Amino acid sequence: MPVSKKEISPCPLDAALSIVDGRWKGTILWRLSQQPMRTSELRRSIPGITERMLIRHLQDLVRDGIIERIEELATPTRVRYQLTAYGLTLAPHLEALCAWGRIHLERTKPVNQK
Amino acid sequence: MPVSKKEISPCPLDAALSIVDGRWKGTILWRLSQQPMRTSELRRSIPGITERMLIRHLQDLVRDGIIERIEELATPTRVRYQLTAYGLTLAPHLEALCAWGRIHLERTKPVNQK
DNA sequence: CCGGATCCCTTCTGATACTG
DNA sequence: CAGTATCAGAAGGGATCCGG
Repeated sequence: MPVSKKEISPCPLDAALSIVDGRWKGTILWRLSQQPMRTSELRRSIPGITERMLIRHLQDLVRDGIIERIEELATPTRVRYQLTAYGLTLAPHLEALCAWGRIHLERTKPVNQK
Repeated sequence: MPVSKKEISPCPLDAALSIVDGRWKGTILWRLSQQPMRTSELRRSIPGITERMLIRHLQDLVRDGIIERIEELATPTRVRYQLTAYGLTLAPHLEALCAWGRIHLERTKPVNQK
């Protein structure tokens, strides 16, 4: 039987990484860690993402307990997504990685284009 | 043109995550952050990994400057992999994520099996 | 506005055999 | 032991149309 998908590894690092595994999850969490946002706001703030992937990733994160879906009663359905208390325990680590990533981008981009 | 692969996102978090993107990279870095290891040692210490993926991921990490390949002169080729100085700047963050992952595993496993 | 359902192509991975 | 080459299957992701 193949190791289908992101099966739980004995390595806790993989367990953590599996949470943010997905083309846009990093960006989504980045946004949501700054402030709660509505679905359409998220979509607009992430150029290039398709509706399909946005929803899919949001559902994954909800399932994993990192974010929660708040349905505001209104004429056209309005939904807000925000970090859960649990998600807030993860956020600082992502923020640290984010800071490292900034340095990494500096380090790799100097090959300057244009 | 599709957003092929892990194209650099404006989001630095994604930039960092792209480094550890790959089925076994988390585990590999986990091992190597504990101690330098030879290729065959790594393979043996990671059940389920294929030679192909091990080499592939190692090469990715070398290319990204996270680990380095040290060739020890010997009869049968002996190679050792270890974190670079740059890789050491990333390690602490991965370790933090790892700690979080441990908690996460505790949180999700209680569904107990067996 | 929010989300589901298809179709399809690309990439990732696993299995295996082979070279130095 | 370290690494390459090829093949095939599985998963991820994009485009698009449909419905509440």
